[in-house]
Amino acid sequence: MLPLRIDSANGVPIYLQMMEQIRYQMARGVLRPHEELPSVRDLAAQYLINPNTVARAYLELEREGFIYKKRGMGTYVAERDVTISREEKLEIVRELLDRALVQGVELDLSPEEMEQVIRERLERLRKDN
Amino acid sequence: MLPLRIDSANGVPIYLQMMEQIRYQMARGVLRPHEELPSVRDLAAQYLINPNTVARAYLELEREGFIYKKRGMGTYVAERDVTISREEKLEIVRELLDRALVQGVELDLSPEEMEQVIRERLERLRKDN
DNA sequence: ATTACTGTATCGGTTCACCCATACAGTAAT
DNA sequence: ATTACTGTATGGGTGAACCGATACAGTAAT
Repeated sequence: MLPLRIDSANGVPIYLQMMEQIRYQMARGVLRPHEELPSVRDLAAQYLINPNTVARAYLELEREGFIYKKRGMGTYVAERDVTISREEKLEIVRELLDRALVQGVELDLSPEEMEQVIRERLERLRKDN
Repeated sequence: MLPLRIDSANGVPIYLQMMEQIRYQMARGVLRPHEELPSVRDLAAQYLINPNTVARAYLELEREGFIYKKRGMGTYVAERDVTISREEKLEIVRELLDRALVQGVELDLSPEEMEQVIRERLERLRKDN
């Protein structure tokens, strides 16, 4: 039944909301490899949106390697991230991390403050798991 | 003479390019508090863009508290960031930081790897200063 | 008041993102 | 072949971001 929270009046594009939540479900193991996803029409009808919008979410997810499609058959969850190498993952995180750190420097925060904030957030992250 | 590198065919909005570089000059102390900035027309003529585009950059910078304007007189560099409180700064960094950390979790990186990457980037940051 | 400089307001054009309605095309069971 | 489901392609509408041409408005020296 794939539960999604779609808010059309949110400013955040619908297809991005779908992508994020589907990726999340996959990360949590709710969606498992080779499992079939709802058809574009089913999802569209369920959430009162256009089939093309669902198709777009699926298209992007396919490009990112998260799902694969069989034309005329359906859409399926891909194997776990085989497409993204460890180094690529690290690169993604590095980039986001640098943005935060550079921002901190530009805001004139001291290295000690930065480190404290980092610890604080890491701690919070551990508690969530 | 305020040297800027403006690339109109860059995809990045001109006014954002200007804002970023002006903020940078201020952070580096090249532009000092209460110093007068070039008029919107001067900058526009110099970089072959529309005065309104410069005005927009100035407007946004004013809203952010980086500069102030005297109508009919000119535009000036504001005092250093008195408008942004320490807590607000921390909040900005926290948000960016969380984005990086959450991304790391979704990419299935272990806490140890995350911490290692963080140390690596912090180290690199120190060397730059 | 005039002049010559400031920033500002208004309107229009272009481009793009997002979304939809609708029609096209592939697959498989009947 | 028909039916009933898949995903896909095409064209259009809406709104927003961006930028420019042009005219308006404030300031200060002449």
